[in-house]
Formats: sequence, C-alpha cells, structure tokens
Amino acid sequence: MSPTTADASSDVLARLGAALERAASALVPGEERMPSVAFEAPRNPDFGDFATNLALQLARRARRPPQQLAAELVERAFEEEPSLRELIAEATPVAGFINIRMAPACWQQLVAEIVRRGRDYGRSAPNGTRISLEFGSANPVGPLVVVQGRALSLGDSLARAMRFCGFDVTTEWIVNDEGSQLDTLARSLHARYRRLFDPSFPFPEDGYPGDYLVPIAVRIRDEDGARWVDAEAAEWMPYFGRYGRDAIVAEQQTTCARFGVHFERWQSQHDLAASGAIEAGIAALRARGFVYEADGATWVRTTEFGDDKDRVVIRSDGRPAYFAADVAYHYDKLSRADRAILILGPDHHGYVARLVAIAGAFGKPGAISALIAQQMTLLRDGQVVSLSKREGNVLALDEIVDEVGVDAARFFFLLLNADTPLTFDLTLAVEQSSENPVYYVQYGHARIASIERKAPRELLERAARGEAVERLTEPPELILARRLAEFPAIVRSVVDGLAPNRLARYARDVAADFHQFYMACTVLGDDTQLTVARLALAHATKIVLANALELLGVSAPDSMERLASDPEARSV
RNA sequence: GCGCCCGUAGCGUAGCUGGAUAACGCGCGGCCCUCCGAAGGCUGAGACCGCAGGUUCGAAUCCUGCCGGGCGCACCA
Repeated sequence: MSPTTADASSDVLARLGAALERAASALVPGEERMPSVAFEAPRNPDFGDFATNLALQLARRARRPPQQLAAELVERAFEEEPSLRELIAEATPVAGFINIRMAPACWQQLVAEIVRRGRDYGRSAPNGTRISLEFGSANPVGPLVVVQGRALSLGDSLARAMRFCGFDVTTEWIVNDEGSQLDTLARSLHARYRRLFDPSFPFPEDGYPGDYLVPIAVRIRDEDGARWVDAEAAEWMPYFGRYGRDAIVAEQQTTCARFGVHFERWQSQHDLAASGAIEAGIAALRARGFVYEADGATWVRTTEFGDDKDRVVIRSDGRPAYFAADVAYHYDKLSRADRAILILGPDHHGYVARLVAIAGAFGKPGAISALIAQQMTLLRDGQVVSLSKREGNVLALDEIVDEVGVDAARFFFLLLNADTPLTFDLTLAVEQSSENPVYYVQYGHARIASIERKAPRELLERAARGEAVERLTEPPELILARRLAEFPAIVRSVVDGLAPNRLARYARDVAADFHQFYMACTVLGDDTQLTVARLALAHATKIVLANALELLGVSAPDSMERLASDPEARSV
C-alpha cells in the first residue's frame, strides 16, 4: 500500500474521517477509545482511491458483521457531513472495507493547485527540528571509492528530502585523522617522495598502494626540494601526515562537489580531540552514572542501552579508544541538533548498537540512528571487479562518474533500499545507457519541455493559472493527477523511513503514468480549453518530476540530445 | 558460539508501522511511428513470497525455530 494521503484530498479525507468517527461513536457506544480512522490506497484500482478498515476493527466490539456495520457507518457519516457528497463520488462498503472514490473535481483542483504553487508543491514550512546527518566519511588516506558513492547518494538525498520537509539539516563529514592510519599515510607518502630521488627506495609493505600519492609527493618535492630526504622520521612524519591528509581531503571534497554533494562541516577528529570534547563527553556520561573503571581502563555501560558489551573509552595506557571519538562527536552533535543520523558502510554495522547506546546514555534515547549502506559488487564485462584495497585496484568514484555520469550513478545507487546489496553492472550502464531507468524519468521531463516549446504562450499562461482543469476527465488524465497527489506523502515517507529509494521509484511511476497519458491524449489539439487543461496537467507533472529529480540529485533536462552523447564520448 | 543484513517470476528488486486478485524493471513471445520526441506505448507467458510452526477475522509483512547467503564480533582505527 502506498501512503496516498494527498494534499488536495487530505482535507476531504480528514472531514470524512471525522464524520466516520462521529458515526462510529454513535453506532458503537462504549468506554474504549475509538480506533483512529486511517485511509490507505488499495492496490486494486477497482476498489477506489482510498479505503478504510474501520468497520473491520470495530466489528468485534460491536458484535456485528463488519459488512453491515460498514454500510451503516457510511450512511451515517454522510448525514453528519452532507457537503462531502460533492467531492466524494462513492463510498461503498465491500467485504467490511469502506471503499472511497474521489470525484474528478478533487483531482482537477489538485492540478490547479500544483500549477499555482509551482516548485513549492509538497514543500513543508520549517518545523524547527535540527538534524545532524553524517555520511560518506572516509579515512583521509585515499580517493573515494564506489561504496562511498552509494552512501553519498543516500545521505545527500535524505538531506534534500528532509530540508524539503522543513527540517534544519546539517550535513557532516568526519575526517578520521587520528591513529595509525595517518602514520601509514605519512610513511607511504614519504616513500613516494624518496622514490622521486631514488627509484630503488623501498615502499613500505603495509603502505597504501596505488599511484594517487605520487602527484602529492611531486608537489612536496617542487615546494621543498630534497629537504626531507635525510630528515629524521620524527621530523618528517608529522609533516607528511598532515600534508597528505590535507591534500587527500581536498581531493575528496572535489569528488563530492563533482558528485553534487555538499557538506556543511568537515570535522577533523584531531581538532575535536584537541578541543577537549572527549573529556567533556566522558564527563557528561560520568555525571549520569554510566562510566566505571575496571582493569585499569575506563568503560561506558552501553549494555544498559542494548549493546552487546560495555565499551572501553580510555584504555589502560591512558590513551582514548576509538569509541571515545564517537562519544565526543555525538556529545557535540547532540548539543547542536535534536537528532543525529549517520550512514555507515557495511563493515561498520557492528557499531550501530554502541552508537545508539550513546544517545541513551546521554539521556536522549532514540536521538541517534544509523543506516547501513550495504556493500556493492561491480561487474564489468560480466566479471566481478575486485575492490580490494590491498591489491591496489580500487575503483575510484571519479572513475565511475567518468564512465556512466553523475545522473546515472546516483539514480542507480538510489533505486535500491540501503539494506540491499547492490550489483552495479558497469558495462550495461555504459553500453545500454539508453535503457537506464534514469533516462526514462528524464525523458518524461524533456518530453513535457518539448511540448511547452511548441505551445502558444497565451495557452501556457492560462494553464499556469490552472484554468479549465475541469476538462480533465479521461482515465489516463485522472490517474496521472492522482499520482501527482502522492508526492508530498512520498517525500514524507522517505524522511520517516530513511528510504530515498521510494523517491526514485516514485519518479519512475510518475514518468510511466505521464508516458501513458501522452500516448492516449493529445495535448496540443484543436479544442483550446482542453489544450489548456492538458497543458496544466503536463506542467504539474513537470513540476513534480523536477522536484523528485532534484531531491535525488539528478538533473532534469529540457532536452535529451545533449545527455545522450555525453557519456558515450567520455567512455571512448 | 553471539549479533546484524538478505532470501518474493529466468535475472535484479519493490512491498515489511498486518488487509481484499503480491507490484516494477530487465529478459522472452505478439503488436503500435501519414499524429505534440518510439530514450515511448499496448499485450502474452512467468511466483505454492526459503522451510515449519504461532499470533490474528486477515500474514510476504509480527513472533519462535530451522535452512541457505553476506557481514561483523579488540583496551585497532
């Protein structure tokens, strides 16, 4: 069942719901609270636009057959609220359900409303809730890879959808620049640097393979010459670590920007630790009684909040454990946001419980939630592409974008639920790009733009005012209008369920309904009024498609020609 | 051993805050361009929703136990 409480129909449904509730309390007296009346869209269109199972729920208490009860509820509700008869075509009791079919006037008015509101259709006013959304974060030791592309797509779309729904969102990226991996980076970069002077200089066994450090090493040589060749490790280690981190973070930022993703905060873990946030976070937990000492270490009682085992924050050698950074960062996040959401890679799902527990320990249960972006498998020429970092044949996100383009990549990543492992067939995406679902949706948008280019300006203006919408009476027209009505509820469900894939599928549904309408109904015809009405419907569709694509981070082109040649040209 | 995720048509998936004939794409079989863009539309075949119990008027959906696949279980980051 898709959640189809449409904007235009919602006030109608609200009034009907209230009337049904009054009818129910009159027909089924009792102390117990009445179940609230919920409407849903039946999947079978024969059952109407909406249905409610109120009678089924009340049947037992009323000790009456649901079908009979449903019939009486309907009759009584219309007596309570006679004005509903104009906007509701039918309210029929069937098998205990009450099936409701809206009058065409309901959908016609919706089209006029969408056209008048324009790109604000579906948008909610600011609600004052602050959300911290962390995603994508990769260690600053190498280029972003495909898995991060998935997390970036998910996180960015969620951020867009949340803002559209009125949330105050801060997107954050944590730069994990503490610990041994930064040392490894420093040694790897230093080796690249030394090899510029002496090609036989050994590369560390546990160093980061791949050539991406070479240009950075060259830059250091250009700036400092041979200054670091004979330097002591204690001298060059911090320099190469910091230099490498900065250079790689800058590259990661470039990749994100190219991918259409913007972060408000790039939080260095090193800076966070230096600011005393770790001590502050632990102190807060201690004040609430969830910190204790054992075996020379300092622990947090995360088991109190559903974790498998308690976690060490300060190790017996006095250094903070990695978990301390989580405590610090989330203490910080929850001081400036009501809710913190993070999207993690598949290898981190073991951390979710302890992260969620932090919120509980801070006295804000439920304030932290985590979503796992499941793993991806890449296929090229029917072969699985190995993504092992060890072997150095990582496939950078930039390379994927080069191959298939940002639009196709993002849409592809978003089409599946985050929980579902994803197989991305690069060969298919490149060679048969015309069959990629993203083009189907974009084509719908381009088709409408094309119609509007051909339409007389005067008729477009009348359509933009929502004139003549009462001429929309054909089934394909009403089906499309009803689909457009779902948009606000779909965006809300994306936010509630942290599931941007619903938006991607919805966009496809809209495009499908439009293509069918387009085939069945000529927009630019001899009947001026009808043309105006259909232009209004087409324009409303264009608005919804543009909004949906925008929330997905995919472009909404007015013409497909340019796009078609683009990835082709680059892939050669 | 413990925990998390996944098991729905040949393939890939949606539906999972319980509802009426299980949906979409690809693939396979038929059709539709004197007509606003065929990157489109119409139509056919194809599923005992992993298995077995339970809760319910009603279960793909909730609970329990199995089976199969993936991943994680450090005073590492």
